[in-house]
Amino acid sequence: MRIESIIQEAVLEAIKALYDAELNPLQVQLQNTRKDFDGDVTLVVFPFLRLSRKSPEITAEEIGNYLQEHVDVVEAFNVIKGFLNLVINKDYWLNTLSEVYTDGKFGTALAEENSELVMVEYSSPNTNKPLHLGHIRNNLLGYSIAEIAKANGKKVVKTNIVNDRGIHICKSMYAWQQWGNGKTPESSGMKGDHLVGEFYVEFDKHYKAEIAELLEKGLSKEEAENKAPSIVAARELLRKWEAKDPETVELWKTMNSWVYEGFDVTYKNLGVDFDKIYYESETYLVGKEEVLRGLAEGVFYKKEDNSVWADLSADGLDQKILLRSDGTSVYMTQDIGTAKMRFNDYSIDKMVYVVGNEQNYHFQVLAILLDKLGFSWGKDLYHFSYGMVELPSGKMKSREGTVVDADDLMDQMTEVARKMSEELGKLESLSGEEAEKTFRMIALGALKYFILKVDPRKNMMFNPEESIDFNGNTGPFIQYTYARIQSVLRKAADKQIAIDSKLEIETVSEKEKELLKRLSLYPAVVKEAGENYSPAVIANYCYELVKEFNQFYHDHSILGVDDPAVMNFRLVIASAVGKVVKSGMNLLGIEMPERM
RNA sequence: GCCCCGGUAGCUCAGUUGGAUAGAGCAACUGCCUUCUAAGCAGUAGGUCAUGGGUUCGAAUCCCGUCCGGGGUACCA
Repeated sequence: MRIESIIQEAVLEAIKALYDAELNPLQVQLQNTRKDFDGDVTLVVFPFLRLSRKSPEITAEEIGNYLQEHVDVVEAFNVIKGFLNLVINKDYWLNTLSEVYTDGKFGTALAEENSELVMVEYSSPNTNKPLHLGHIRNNLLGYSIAEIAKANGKKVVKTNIVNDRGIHICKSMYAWQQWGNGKTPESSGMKGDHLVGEFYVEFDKHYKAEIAELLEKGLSKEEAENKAPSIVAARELLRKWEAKDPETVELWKTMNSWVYEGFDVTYKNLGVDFDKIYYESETYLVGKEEVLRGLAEGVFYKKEDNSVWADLSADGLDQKILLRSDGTSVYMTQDIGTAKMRFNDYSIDKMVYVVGNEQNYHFQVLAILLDKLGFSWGKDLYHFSYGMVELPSGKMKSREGTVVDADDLMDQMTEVARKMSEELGKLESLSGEEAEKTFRMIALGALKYFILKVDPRKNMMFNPEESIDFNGNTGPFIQYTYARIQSVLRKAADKQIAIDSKLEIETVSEKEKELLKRLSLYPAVVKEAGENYSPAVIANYCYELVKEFNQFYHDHSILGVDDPAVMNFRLVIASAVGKVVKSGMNLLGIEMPERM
């Protein structure tokens, strides 16, 4: 049982016994005792003054006496102003450590038959260009919150909605037809998604030139944008596609297949995966049907130009378009269709959409629309809204090529990891293949940790130069400490030193107790991360834990201790720290190397 | 205009349901490799928590105003 729960219960008892009052458990405010005071857990007594009608000091004294007398684990206490510092006895901390060491799944739960089913949608790429840094944040967050949900005992389905149709892909198709000369991934040696992305940029270049030309001829900006030959041709392709023109559909299939091959490589390198993939080309018609049903049922209305709308003014929002005047579907239409298909396929209890915060309004509307269409789960959808990734040079614009490409970034970071390792003379004992794997692990650890350690809701700054940092509060620092722990454990095994979970030790130093306290916090951290959908909570916890261990590690020798009980105790700490950190980093999708 | 989010050290970020003297890392400066991995450790310096008010025993945290930044805002996704 966690110390907070024990004390909380006891305080409720104490208040009843001393002041004959019933208390809401939430009024019991406990916190870690500050390092400069004696004690482990601190109770704030200010809220009780009304009940005791005594000074803070006397109230704290009375409660302290009661707790010391009635609670086994409370060994002593002291009072400073309105703060009651409780000293918890050694046995409690040793028992906790044993538990961490023995319990292979400490802090994480397994899904059971009746567990809640959570579906997490993330990634959701367009098929006209490769993945970039913004997608990386999305993918890492999506993967991580899915893993965290699992660790909290939820059943999880990871899903991806691929936006495989629409004007954007037609632009790439048109450019390929015009200027591609039959180029393929095989003939060019390019990754499929990069090749298609190149044509998307190519399209935009021509399109812009055409607009400029038309503007010179005296057309208005709007006219020019609508009458440029390229865009007209792309629209024609979209029309043909919707009319199922065989040649167009064939080209669409071919180019999309190139992109998927490329995406598969990127996903694999990034270490993310999906249980079920939906394609917009298969869901948008379902969405259209639903909108028409809503129209027939009078939930939506039609304007004179035949466009279909929802009136959300009763919900404090505006009018929202659902079908264009030409009958084609918009973004919202397909999301309605996808949602319907998903809830038909799975018995979903909670739907989580990992999508950037520029779409907050979209998901607010989607929830209301689904509700209006009679889907009971509509109101409960959760939009996991994360902030944008900014660069020192400003914003990323895919059309202008000012993006940080996902594949390039991973490769570059691997290069830096390799160079750094060589300079430091690390990993020389490993084979080329093993070393290569480790470089990749370190590079991705750095990238993932850098992105996941910040609060997902906030915009974050990504400086490519500074982010490739392997010192300080970084993934590699945590991996490094882990590798050293494994090294110590290997050496212990070599020396035939057995590790015993039974701890018989006279005294526990302050530093060691700090570590034990922090270890015992892990289950609460996993829970908090799950409730707040925040991988950052786990990242920062792991850093603190590892940092504290490092300090301990420098001040104390583990293997060079004469007293076997002390050596065993330290080995158990090292092993427990290793386990917890590995578990935590796993929830972030970060692998831990055995040596580095 | 209206709506949403943010502002903490030079930079990047933490900061527990309001609690004691606001914390890390980077960058700068100083020490420490005959001792389990120096991708490390110890130390110095760096703050009007954007700003003005309010709530109370107590505010970076809650409420209101102002300034600055980002996003959204009816036929892009």
